[in-house]
Amino acid sequence: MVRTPVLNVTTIRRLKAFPWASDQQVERLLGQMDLHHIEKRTVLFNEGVPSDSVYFLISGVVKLSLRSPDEERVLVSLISPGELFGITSLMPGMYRAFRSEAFSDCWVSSVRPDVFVTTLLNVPFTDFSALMEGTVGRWFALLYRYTRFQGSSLRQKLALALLELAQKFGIQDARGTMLILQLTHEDLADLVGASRQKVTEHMQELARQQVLLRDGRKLIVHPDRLREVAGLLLDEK
Amino acid sequence: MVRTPVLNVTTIRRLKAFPWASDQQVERLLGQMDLHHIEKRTVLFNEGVPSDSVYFLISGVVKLSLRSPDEERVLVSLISPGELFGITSLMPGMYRAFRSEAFSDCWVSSVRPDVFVTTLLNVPFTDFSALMEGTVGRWFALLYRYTRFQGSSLRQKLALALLELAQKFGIQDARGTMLILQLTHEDLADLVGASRQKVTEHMQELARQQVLLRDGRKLIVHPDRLREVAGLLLDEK
DNA sequence: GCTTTATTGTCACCTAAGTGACAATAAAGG
DNA sequence: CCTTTATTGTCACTTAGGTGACAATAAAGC
Repeated sequence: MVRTPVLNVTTIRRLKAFPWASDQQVERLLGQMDLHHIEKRTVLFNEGVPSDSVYFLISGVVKLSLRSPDEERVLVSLISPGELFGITSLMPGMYRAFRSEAFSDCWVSSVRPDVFVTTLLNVPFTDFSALMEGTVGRWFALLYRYTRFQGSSLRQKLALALLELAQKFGIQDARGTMLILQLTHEDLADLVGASRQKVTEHMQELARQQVLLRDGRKLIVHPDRLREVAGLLLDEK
Repeated sequence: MVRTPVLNVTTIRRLKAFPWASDQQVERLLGQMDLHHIEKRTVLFNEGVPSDSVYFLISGVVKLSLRSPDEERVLVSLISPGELFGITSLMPGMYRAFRSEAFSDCWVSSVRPDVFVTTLLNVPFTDFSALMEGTVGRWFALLYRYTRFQGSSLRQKLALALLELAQKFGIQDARGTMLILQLTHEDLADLVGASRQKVTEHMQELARQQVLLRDGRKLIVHPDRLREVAGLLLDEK
């Protein structure tokens, strides 16, 4: 038999969660949170689905993971009691980047992100989430790239890095997306954590396979083909 | 001769920055921002120094980087015009995690984080930054670990991962910090992106060198020695 | 235009880590 | 307590990528 935990201000304080919030705010938040018991190995959400709630872990351990190009699972993080997770829902229109599943039997509570923000910060959710996107959105994009680096070959890492660069520094060109940036192979090597020589070899290979081409020292890339090389699903990102 | 760019609402709109903010808010923010011209290769801030301003890139490219254990530089990200950076300053008491330097000649504007937040969101800075820490703080910790993985050996990655676990799941023990978590070598392998076999070998090696020890299936680690193995400076993290 | 310096290309060789295969333990389930 | 299943330990072999060394270009400075 499982005993339902008590979820009150004292519990929250003991877990050292929301230390800045007043008892009143915590009370109000608790009134809007529901409680679930999740058995070991149960999936809470999968990568790719819309982000519509914030989760709070009361007890147990939750695992965040990701499917790598070669079908392995990358373990991104283990969540401990008192932590919030599933916070992509604080940014507008985001999809879950990781799968979350119970690593052990857990008690989890969830709230709607707008309720969470308005209760704790007293600010319209749309304003808050727009600000989040403009500020920490980049951290998230970086985390996305780095987690996807795990278990990827140099070729795939290069494709991922070039995709990110194309999004930021790309302008449309008759031949593809041109990067308005003078990047040396050394820069690329530093970006993907590889040696300059191997980057040269792979860039040549990618050019031979028409994934990209060079115009002087400017790069023109083919985002679709890069996505393919990177092993991303066509709808991803 | 360098021509000083005009920094007004139109410029901000053209750069697609702060799209949610009203003209009025942007005006007010601009009144509080200063403008600097930064020559290529100039360092704006170094990793480890206190985070006390938010930066906004008007033109040029800024590079975020990091020193890896073997003295190489890891290129974390390239910032494009219209982006904010240096946003660790939005969380309380943070230090800069990356060095930022001008990748090309740049025009950069900076603001105090509290001014930034109160102007755009009309909420007390301490509340906002506490909420940030409690929510996206973990993203940042993950980004920290993953960027440090770059250019690290498996041994170093393991040390970094175990350090993070010790912080989250560690309880003090006469013999060190005990992880209250049943982790298999396979889990660790998934966490650091390595094979199970090599993790077994390295864990044995670390145990032999008294960096950690096993009590049944529980791990007891020595954070100081782990930090040393990971190649972190003693004051880091 | 010519010299200097930075970048790219190419190679042979080395090393860390991946892989498969299996034995030795330890934990879990009945 | 015994059987089954999960985890750890070990090893030989393979492989991706690192490394050093140098030639071939291309860009930058004068």
